[in-house]
This record gives sequence, structure tokens and C-alpha cells, in this order.
Amino acid sequence: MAKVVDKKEKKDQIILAAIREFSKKGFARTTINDIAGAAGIGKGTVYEYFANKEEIINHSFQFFVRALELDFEEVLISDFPAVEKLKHILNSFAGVINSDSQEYIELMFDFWSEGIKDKDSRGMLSQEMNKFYQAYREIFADIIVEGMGDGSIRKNINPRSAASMIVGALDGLMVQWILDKENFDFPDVVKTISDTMLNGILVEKPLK
Amino acid sequence: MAKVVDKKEKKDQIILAAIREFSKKGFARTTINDIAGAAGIGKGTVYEYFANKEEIINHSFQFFVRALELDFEEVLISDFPAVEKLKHILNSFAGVINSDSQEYIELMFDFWSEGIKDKDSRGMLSQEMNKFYQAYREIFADIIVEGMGDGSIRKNINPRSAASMIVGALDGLMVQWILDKENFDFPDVVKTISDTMLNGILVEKPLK
Amino acid sequence: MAKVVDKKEKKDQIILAAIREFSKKGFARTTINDIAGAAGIGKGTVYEYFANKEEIINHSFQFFVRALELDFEEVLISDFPAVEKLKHILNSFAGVINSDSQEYIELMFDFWSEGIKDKDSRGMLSQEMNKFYQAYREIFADIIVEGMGDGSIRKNINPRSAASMIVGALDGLMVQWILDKENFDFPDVVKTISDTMLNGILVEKPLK
Amino acid sequence: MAKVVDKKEKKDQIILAAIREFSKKGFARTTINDIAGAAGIGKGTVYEYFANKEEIINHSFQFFVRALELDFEEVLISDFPAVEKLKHILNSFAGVINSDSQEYIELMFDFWSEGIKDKDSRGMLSQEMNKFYQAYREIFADIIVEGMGDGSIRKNINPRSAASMIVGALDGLMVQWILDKENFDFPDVVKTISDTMLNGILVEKPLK
DNA sequence: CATGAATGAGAGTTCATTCAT
DNA sequence: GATGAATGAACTCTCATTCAT
Repeated sequence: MAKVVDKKEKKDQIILAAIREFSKKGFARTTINDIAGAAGIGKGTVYEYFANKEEIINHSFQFFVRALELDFEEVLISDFPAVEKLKHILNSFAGVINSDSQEYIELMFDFWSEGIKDKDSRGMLSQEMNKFYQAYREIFADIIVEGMGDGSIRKNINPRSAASMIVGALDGLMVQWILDKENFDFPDVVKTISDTMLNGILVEKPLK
Repeated sequence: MAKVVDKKEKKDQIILAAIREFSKKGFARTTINDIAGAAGIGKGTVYEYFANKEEIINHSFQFFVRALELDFEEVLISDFPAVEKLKHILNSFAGVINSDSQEYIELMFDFWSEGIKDKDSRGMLSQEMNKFYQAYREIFADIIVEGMGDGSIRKNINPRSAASMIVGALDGLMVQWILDKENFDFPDVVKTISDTMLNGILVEKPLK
Repeated sequence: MAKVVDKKEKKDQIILAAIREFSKKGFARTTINDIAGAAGIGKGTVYEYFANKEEIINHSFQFFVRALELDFEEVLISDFPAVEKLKHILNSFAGVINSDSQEYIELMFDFWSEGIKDKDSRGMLSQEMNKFYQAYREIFADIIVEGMGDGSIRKNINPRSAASMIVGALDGLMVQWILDKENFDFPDVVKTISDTMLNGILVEKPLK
Repeated sequence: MAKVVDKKEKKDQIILAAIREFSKKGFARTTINDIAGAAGIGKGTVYEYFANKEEIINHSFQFFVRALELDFEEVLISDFPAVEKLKHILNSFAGVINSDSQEYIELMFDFWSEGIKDKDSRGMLSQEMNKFYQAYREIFADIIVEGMGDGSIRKNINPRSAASMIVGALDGLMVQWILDKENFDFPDVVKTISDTMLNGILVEKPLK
């Protein structure tokens, strides 16, 4: 009888190894050999699970995203008021920076870069990324709408645009932090963002 | 005498061609041949002006940045009140998106990606990028301080963090816009950002 | 399992092919492609066995030397008197010239040339060559000392210098022979060398 | 009126510069640019005087040789007895090693190497080298014949072979010395050669 | 299934040579 | 005559991908 292998699981192993390598060296500089080595398997074996390098990249994104999403869930399904939800998520975002996932974040650039390049071609990665961002924005938009409903958030702003702003700000912060970790006071900036943006969209004027 | 050439200018031509190619295909996928072709010269000629590919990338960044910076200048030296300055810059940022430079913006991802990778090594690009971002943040921080001085901006925020937030938000927006141009209402988001952030940091509550 | 290959043996095959090509065209003019072609393998395969061209050159020397050394062994361990040993070795040297190895000898120039150039740098080749020559001289010096011991060789000469002389003379002969095979009566010159040098160092005057 | 240039002289300048560079880096590693730079002229100018790199190499040999030959002349035309002439030349050879020309000697390897490679093609260099060696051997052969005439040298040896032996020994010595200058006692070896070879070919047995 | 030996397309880079000035 | 900018052939080396075992 042939060896029984959980193909799905091994595939995940490879992806995990790939992400590890990718975030160290970027897509272009990571070789199939690197990935195989990191996954503890032979080079040829990688091709048993993925048709080519591109496919590994594409699949990696989903995995990558999964790591970042988790924390939101419980907040979203909670019955905290909208504003509290926002604060929570904003704070949990700050937590990612100090977590183990930290080292993977650099990979984001490669996904972005790769995402655009393949947009013109078939674009599975591109689609995945859009889906991800849209979902991401949706979350914030929903909360904002909720906040408008309970009267805590101003009604004269576009929820989708506000959501884009928040998502954008967080992404952008990440960029600056990655590029200049030493000189970048991440917690304080998150606090400022949280503070400022909320003030900007809140109905009530904060205490001065 | 040998052929007379304005080496400086030709170097710029090559960089321009390189940027064009880079933003189409990314650094890794752009070959020296591509660049030479785009510049209308022979492959070998490129090496008369740059020692290697990395050098082209580094120089490209400076060029790239130069294009984005220009518009700020006149606003900064004007005697508009701080808040007006902020609004102007935020708006001019929106302008970049609709300008010719638009197609180059995608290149930003590659700079980011490359910037981190070489951080560990020697990192001229990395340094350049940090310098750029610091200057960029400085601009906003200065205006904010100015606004605090004239009483238009809340004093209980950290100017540097607020500046980081603004820069981050703009970068992040760019990212989302690039990835999903069709579904992204850029002007409206910029309006929202402008509106929200300002409200968040202003002393006076806006009219509802 | 992957293809089963005796890597050691294949490495030797490549070296052999390399030596063949090197001696035809010299190091500089021999391309990796030439070597691969001569070895009947693909260009990339060469790099599975050697990190770079320099490594091939270095390994070639060891191989090259091994071919020339063999014949001495049995003479050295024999119990012939010293003078007979010298004669034997000198004669076996003449044999190399008529052997299959003949065509490889031209390669010696390249080793010499390359050996000096890398002397200033790290110089594995350089070291190997010195080791080789020292061993080579040692052999003659030992025999000469032995001859001094049994009273057949004059004691008023420096064994090491005499050894250098012999080694040098043989090398030099090789040079002249290679450069001008047609007009160079190799066997007779070896006879003369053997005759003259021995006479020069022998205690007894030969019959005239 | 056009600039008046002594083409011959400038050609020599270039050759001199070329030899200097060649002996530092070898033919293959020396670029036309190196030569032009060393000669203090432009790259293109080199081609005004030589059709291509090969031609420079070929012409270099003649120059190279000229430097080494000079000292012999006056000894040869002197009326010293043959044996004295031999001693003189042998000693003057030792002098080359300590002279300024020393640094050029390494170039010999490249000439040898190059000399064989082009033998099959047209072979100007090859011819030049053979001519040189033949003349060189001729000199010794003549002296030996002269010595046979005056009874100082044994008649039962072949003058040409003995000459080859001497020339070969000197070349070979040079090789060993170049490769291992530190551990090679050149003066003593030359003394040994002189002593031994002469004893080997002399009629009279030396004092013990 | 798993593997790594084999491979060639293709990348970056060098440099002899040409030629407009 | 002199020059160096321009060039492409050619080289070394890398690596995604294939496939015999």
C-alpha cells in the first residue's frame, strides 16, 4: 500500500515554509530550493503540490491573511457599541506589530508588488487581494454605519470612504514602521490615530 | 575629440526609461535589456552610466521622489494659515493620482520591498527612503506645530505622531487605490481624510 | 529516489573534459560551455559539481599532477642505488613526453600563469603548485643525499640546490619541447642532461 | 599643419605600457582600457597603432626579449675563453632576477601559453618565440663548440643538446623562482647549476 | 510518492572594437 | 590624429522546471 499522506497538510507546510523564506528575501530572491529546504523536503517534491512558483505565491497570500484576520472576529460578534469596536480593532492592530507575525509583514510589499503586476494577466493574486481589502473595508464600514445608527458617529461622512481611510492609514503606518523601526514610535502613533480619527468622526467633541 | 554627450542628461534619460519599465514589470522582472531598449540604446551603454542594476534602482528612487515633492514647495513657503496648508497639500496629493506620474506610483511597492531587503546589507536605498519619509513627516509635523501655535490645532496630540498618521494614511490610500482603481473613489476618500483628520485635530468642532 | 549518480566519478569526468579543453585553448579561452560540451553534459550541470570556473582550474591541477607523479613511486621505494634512481626518473620523465599525457602538458603554462596571478589574492592554486614543486624537489634532494651517503655523489654541493636545478632543467626542457616540437630532439637532450648532470655531480669521472 | 607624431615612438610607449599591465594581470585579464590608461592615452588611440589586442601581444614579445638579451652581447664578442664566457652568461642571468626587469618576467608564462595556442593558427608569436629560443640555444651551442675546440669541453656530447639543457635549466629555474620566491635560494641554485653543469661537461675533473 | 540530478533559457556584466566628432 | 561614447557578442552564473529512479 502506498504511503498515505495528507496532501492538504503537506501543502500547508510548504506554504508556511515559503512565507517564511519570502518574507526574508522577497519573492524574486527566494528559490524553490530555499522553500524546499525550509520545508524539509526535496526540491522536486514541491512540484508535486504546486504547478509552479507563481502558484505558491498566490496560495501564500491566503495563508498570510489568515494570520492577520483572526483577532477581529470575536470583537465583531461582540455586542460592544460601535465606537468600542473600532477602538478594539485599532488596538489589536497595534498588537500584530509586536507579535510573532511581525516578521511576515514585510512580505506585504511583495504581495502588493506582485498583485499589480499580474493584474493585467490572469490575476488570481490580484483578485484575492482585492477581495481581502474589500472585506477589510467592509468591516470598518459596517461598524461605522452601526455607529451612525446609534448616534455616536457623524452622519455626514461616507462610511466606505471613512473605512478606506482607516484601512489606508493602518497600511501606511505599517509601511513606515517597517522601513524605519528604530525611529518610529508605533504605539504612540496608533494611539494618535485612534484618538484623532475617532475625534474626527465622532459626534461629541472630546474633552480638551 | 570623441562624441560629445551630456552624460548627466543621458543618465537621466536612462533612469526615466528604467522607471518606466520598472513600474510596468517591477525590478526583478525588468532586465537591463528592457531598460536599454526603452532608452533606445544598447545594453552595454547602460553600463557606461551605471555600475550595475542596483545602482539604477537607487538612482531611480531619487528621481521618483523628486517628481512627487515639487508641488509642496510653494504651499510651504506661502503665508497661508497652517490649516489651509494642510488642506492644500492633501489636495495636491490627490492631484498626483490624476497626473502623468500616476503610472510610476506602482513602482513605490518595489522601492518598499527592495528597501527592506537591502536594509540588512549596506542599504543606500534604505537610507534614502528613510530620509525621504522623515522629511515628508517633518513637513507635516512643522505645519501641525505651526497650527498649535496659532491656536487652530489641538495641543494634546503629538505632532510627530500625527504627521506619521497623515503620511501613513496617504501612503495607504495610494496602495488601495493602486490595487483596486475601479472600485476606489479616490477623490471622495481624500475629501473624507481631509475632513475627518482635520476635524480630529482641530480645536473647533465643525458645523454639522 | 532521485537519479543515482556517482558524484565523485562524474566530477572527475568533468575535470578530465576540462583539462582536455584547457590544454587546447588555455583557461581564458575555454568557456564553461566548452567544458560541458566536452563532458557531454549541459552547461548547468557543471555548476552542480563546481562552484565556479576557478574551482575547476584548481581541481584540474591536482588531477594533472596525479598523472605525472605515478611513475616515480616504484622507483623511489626500490633498493636501486641512488644514481640508478636518478637515471630511472630522468628516463621516465622522457617517457611522459611520448605518452598520452603529452597533450596535457601544454596546460602547464596556464597553471603557471594562473598560479602567479592568484598568488596575491587567496591562492589555493598557488599553494597547491608550491606544494607540488617542493615535493618534487624533495624527491631529488633525498636521492642526492642518499647518493652522498653511499659515496657516489659529491658532497660539496647543496642537495636542495641541485634538486632545484634538476627540476628546473626538466621543466625548462618541457617548455622548449612544447614550443618547438619539430626542431627539438627530446630524447637526445634528456640523454645529455642525464649524462651531463650526473657527471657534474658524480664523484667518479666517467670514461671518455 | 597636422600634429607631427613619431609613430614609432608612440607605438613603443604603448607596448611598454602593455607589458607593464600584462605582467601584472596576464594577457586575458588586461583590457585595452588598462593599456591605454597606463600609456596615458585614449582607448581609441591604441587602435591607431595596433589593429587589435593580439597584435599588441605579438609586438610585446620582441620588446620583452630585447630587455633580457642585452647583457650577453659584450661577453660574446669578448675574447674570454669559452668556459669563462659560459660562466659570465650564467651569472648575468642571475642578475636579471635582481634587476628591474624582474617584474616583467612573470609575463613569460603568458607568452608561452599564448605562443602555443596560436601555433595552430597563423602564429607570428609562435615563430618569434622559436626564433628567440633558437638564437638563445645557438649562443650556448657556439660557445660549447668553441670550448670543444680549445679542449676545455668534452667532445662526446651534442652541443645543441647541451645548449638546450642549459637554456632549459635556466628557464625552469625562473619558473620555480617566480612561483616560490620566498623559499627559493636563487643565487645558490645558479651557483650550483654553473658549477655542476660545467663539471659535467668539462674535461678536467674539479678538485674535490 | 519523493527526490535531486540534469538542464537550458535567460540574466547581469565585460570588453574588444567601431566611429562620429 | 585622438578620443571616448556606443555597442553587441560572448561569458559566467542562476534557477525554475523536468524526469529517471
